[in-house]
Amino acid sequence: MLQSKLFYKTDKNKSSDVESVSHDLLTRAGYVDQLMAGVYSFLPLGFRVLKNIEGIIRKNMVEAPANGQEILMPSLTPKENWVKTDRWENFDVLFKLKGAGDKDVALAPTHEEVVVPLAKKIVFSYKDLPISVFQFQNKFRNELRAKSGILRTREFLMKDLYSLHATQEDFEKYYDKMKKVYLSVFKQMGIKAYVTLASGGSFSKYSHEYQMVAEAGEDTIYICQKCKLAINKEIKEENPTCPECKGGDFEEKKAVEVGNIFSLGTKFSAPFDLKFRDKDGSEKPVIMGCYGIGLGRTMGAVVEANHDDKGIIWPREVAPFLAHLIPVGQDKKVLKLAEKLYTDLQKEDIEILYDERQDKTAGEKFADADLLGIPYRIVVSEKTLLKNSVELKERAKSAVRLVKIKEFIKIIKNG
RNA sequence: CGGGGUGUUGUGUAAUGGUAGCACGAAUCGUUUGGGACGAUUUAGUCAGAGUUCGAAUCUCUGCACCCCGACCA
Repeated sequence: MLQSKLFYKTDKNKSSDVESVSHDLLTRAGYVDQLMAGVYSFLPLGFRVLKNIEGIIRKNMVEAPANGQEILMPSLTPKENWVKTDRWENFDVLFKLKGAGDKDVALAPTHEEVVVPLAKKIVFSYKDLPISVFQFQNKFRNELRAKSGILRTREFLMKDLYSLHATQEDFEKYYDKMKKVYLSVFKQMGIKAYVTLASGGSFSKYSHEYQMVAEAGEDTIYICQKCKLAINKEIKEENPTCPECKGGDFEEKKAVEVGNIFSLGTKFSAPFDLKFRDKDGSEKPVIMGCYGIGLGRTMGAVVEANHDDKGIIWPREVAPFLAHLIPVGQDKKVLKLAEKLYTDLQKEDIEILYDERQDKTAGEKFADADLLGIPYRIVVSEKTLLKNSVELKERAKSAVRLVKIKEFIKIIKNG
């Protein structure tokens, strides 16, 4: 991608309105744009990060043991489904609006009210179970107070997976596997997330949160120093020792909740009368679980945990580009080499942002590069050309090294 | 939803009842080019409405918007 053509704009000035680091950096670096409180556009850079996060999640949801099938459910949902589950009046953040013919509809904040009636048309027999479906879809929650940039918004992209089971035992086996899948998903993104035991709230028996340690987080978690399980505040108040290993030494941390998995039991299958016919001919209710990850929030949390005073430092797994190619100076040979490298890198399937702007000085290009936070910076100049090399710098490190032109592609690829 | 704060060119700010100015950005030209270059010219603004006043960015009221604290949070 040519940087001069990229649909974005960096800004030196910190906005006076902005408090959280991720909001400030993502806005200034041109990843996101705020339309209104709690509502954001994702520009090409931000969209690429979002798509990378989505790709990692999708792969893990499709593969065993999750075995999910991807679907897409609507945002507009009828009132009667929410009345059935008693959530039309009791779900505080539900966006309600009037459809044609004065019909009441809701913008879905979650999709049990859609997926359960859907499953009712497909799942009839024990042979149809277990089954898992998932989607990436915008959720709407009319939060009384949106805050911290993209960490808490009113419209946000979420991956939600719903699993349906014939028995509680089968559900629990699946849930335990998903617990590990989730941990692995965040690891694959280059993120350290803690499994956090949480109470289930009013709609489930129990749940686990995935918390990423960051100062800007809204949550406080307590990490057991012995087994590394974390617990949230409610659990801490009920249990003086770790529920897992009975250890008593906890480290208190601020954290951002990036994912959450729930045991739903028959909370939703019951009101919709979602049943199946078992082997012995008896009718039984379907047992359910649900598993969510907030993509935008994950992106914000990554920035909260990975930045310095100059800008963002993306883990390579989610970075919008792998390398940032920057020619310095006006020398024709340098520019020609940069063009060639740009072509070569693309041939090697390396996602590359090429800062070919000729009206910008080196200092400004470097400052932009630091702000954008692409993992590898490749500088070519008269100086490096003399040595048949390029200058390679990792955003996360301060060291700069000269690498032979023939070799640096290999180095970038292998990390 | 309770409380607090703030609204001035695209962005950041100044003007404390009396000429709306500065910096960045953007545009044109020239000189520059390894850590946010320089000169010249240009561009663009008082959130909306009402009121007080000879005169309002400034004071008052209403509305709207955004931010922060709290409460809430599948």
